[in-house]
Amino acid sequence: MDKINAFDTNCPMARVTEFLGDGWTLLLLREAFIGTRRFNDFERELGIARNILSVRLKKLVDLGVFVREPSSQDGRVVEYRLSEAGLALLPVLISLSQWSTKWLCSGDDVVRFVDKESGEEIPTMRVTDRQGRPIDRHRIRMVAGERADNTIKARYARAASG
Amino acid sequence: MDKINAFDTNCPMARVTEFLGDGWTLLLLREAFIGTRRFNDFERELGIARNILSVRLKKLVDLGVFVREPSSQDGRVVEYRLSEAGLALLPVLISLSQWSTKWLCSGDDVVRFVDKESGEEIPTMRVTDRQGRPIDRHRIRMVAGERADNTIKARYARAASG
DNA sequence: AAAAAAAGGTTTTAAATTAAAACTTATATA
DNA sequence: TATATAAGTTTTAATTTAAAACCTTTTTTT
Repeated sequence: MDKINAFDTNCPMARVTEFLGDGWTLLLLREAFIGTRRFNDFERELGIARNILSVRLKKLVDLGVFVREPSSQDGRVVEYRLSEAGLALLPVLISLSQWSTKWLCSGDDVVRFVDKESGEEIPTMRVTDRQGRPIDRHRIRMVAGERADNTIKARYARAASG
Repeated sequence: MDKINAFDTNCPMARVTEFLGDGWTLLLLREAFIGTRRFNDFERELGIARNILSVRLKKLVDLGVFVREPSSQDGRVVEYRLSEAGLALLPVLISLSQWSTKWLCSGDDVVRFVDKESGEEIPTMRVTDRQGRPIDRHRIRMVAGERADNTIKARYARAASG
């Protein structure tokens, strides 16, 4: 995989692909949200090879998504827990899960996100304006920001015209 | 990758990993949202190998995310465009991009989503209740749904107790 | 105190996936 | 008719992942 293209440098989607673009990271995140903390538990619950798990956890710690904490109770135990950044992925996990339920799992009620207090299910994630009003898909456009480098700007200019 | 675990069967996150769990699909989706339609354009913009691109596009079409449409103008041309399911991924793309911008790209304003009509930037995606009020992270819980199979239900029971 | 078990890894080898480049087929243009 | 363009496929090499066994440290059991 040798992404020659413009976006490598600082496109957030390219960065996130580097992060999520493998067959395990999303499942590790799911496990972490459920409450899994330990190496052997991740292995057992997912059936991931130990060497791969080792590399993935290192990467997630490096990226700041997980925090690695040796237990103070038991010197053998190490805990991997979600950092602030990791917890901030919840909207991503929920929108992904909702999308997948609808479009890949024919709407089957398999996993649900609920508000602990009210017991109500979290409604479908929607794109809204600042007042919280839903915005139609077709009204949304991706544009280059100020800190985009010239290749990215050129890329969007090309896309907008073409 | 041989996921022995419970979730293989019908967990939406496992299904979505099968879908997004590679180094190109997310970038293909980004390109499609920008407006890229053709085989050679995907190749050129991303630098993806043609054989891999071929396999990925087939998969995306099979999953119903892209639609493959031979051009009626020019018999050589084929267009790949986002289906309804594909367009429905916008909340996922936006929340991912916002997360990545904040946590992987130190907040740099590189890519922005805007409302074409008002010109305003789309605000940060949040998890809300039915009235549109933001819900705190810690109030959210993942639970097994009715259509979860027994292994998944057991998994959540274990997680809830442990 | 010694032996066994538990936890978190690493190492090694085989299998599968991805990359790069050249090749093929069909249609369109000069 | 000859050349160019578009969308793929094929082939071979390089990289990544999987599976199983092994290692090291710390705790528990006898």
